[in-house]
Amino acid sequence: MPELPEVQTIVDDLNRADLVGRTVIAVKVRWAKTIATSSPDAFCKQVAGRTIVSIQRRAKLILFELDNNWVLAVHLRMTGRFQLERSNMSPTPHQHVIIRLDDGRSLRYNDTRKFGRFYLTDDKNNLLSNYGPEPLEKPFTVTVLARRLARYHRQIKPLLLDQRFVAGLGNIYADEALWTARIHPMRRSDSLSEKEIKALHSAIRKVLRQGVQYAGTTLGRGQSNFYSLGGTRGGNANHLKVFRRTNLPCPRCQTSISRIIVGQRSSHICGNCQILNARA
DNA sequence: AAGAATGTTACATG
DNA sequence: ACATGTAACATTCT
Repeated sequence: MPELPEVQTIVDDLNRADLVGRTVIAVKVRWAKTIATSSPDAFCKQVAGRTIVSIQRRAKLILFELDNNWVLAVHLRMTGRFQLERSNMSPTPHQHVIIRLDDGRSLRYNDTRKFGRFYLTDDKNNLLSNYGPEPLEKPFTVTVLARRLARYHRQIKPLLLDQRFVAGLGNIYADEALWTARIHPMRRSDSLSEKEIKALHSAIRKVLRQGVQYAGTTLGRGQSNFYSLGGTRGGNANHLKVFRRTNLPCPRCQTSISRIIVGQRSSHICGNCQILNARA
């Protein structure tokens, strides 16, 4: 659920909440598997006493830089959320990690499905080495995208979801980008024309920027939806063109949007705008 | 009301 | 190299 725009929204909210400069008083881990890099005990001891120096995003990771040059990286996977509450509040059932701060507040990690992971490392480069380019940053040019696409003979949608290829896209924004660029999700990456590559490059950036602009996509009312710090909902759902809009009209040509499976994942397409030609 | 589906990713298997 | 299957888990949808 949280893709680049959602993670960016959370990072922005964490920064607005004045967390940089706070010192950690104590840490409590209530679901051991959340801590991927060590035992919960070791993790708590290593983080206690540290001050947060910066909070940034890379790919779908939230990076808390600590004052000893270690980094706490958090991947929210499907249902991870951060909450900020007064330290005297008792933990709610899905709060798996509680980070008590020096100002009476606690940063709490909430994750109903428990897929999210914390990575504590002093080797940031190694942690990030397998991620592809940041799609909203300068080095991600049309040429770079074209070169990378030509390296593979894979279906374009699973490739876009592969974080080694490009960082930050998930199912929502991949579907939106492919619709915007009028490319069928099963097209082979090395079959795209120059024109299609340009369209895809611009579409990826457009849908992600729009996602950030509207503070992420929140689709329903349920627990397992995207909420930023403080339970804020994202406003991008109203601006989606195809995702979860099966049987509704394509905003471009009014054809009914269909849902197909590509690489085991649901894909939403306009069968008129996104054609799979014989050469693909 | 049981069974299927769910926005992510790592790993295992052809 | 690539596609496919499975598992991690809880909630929501059908």
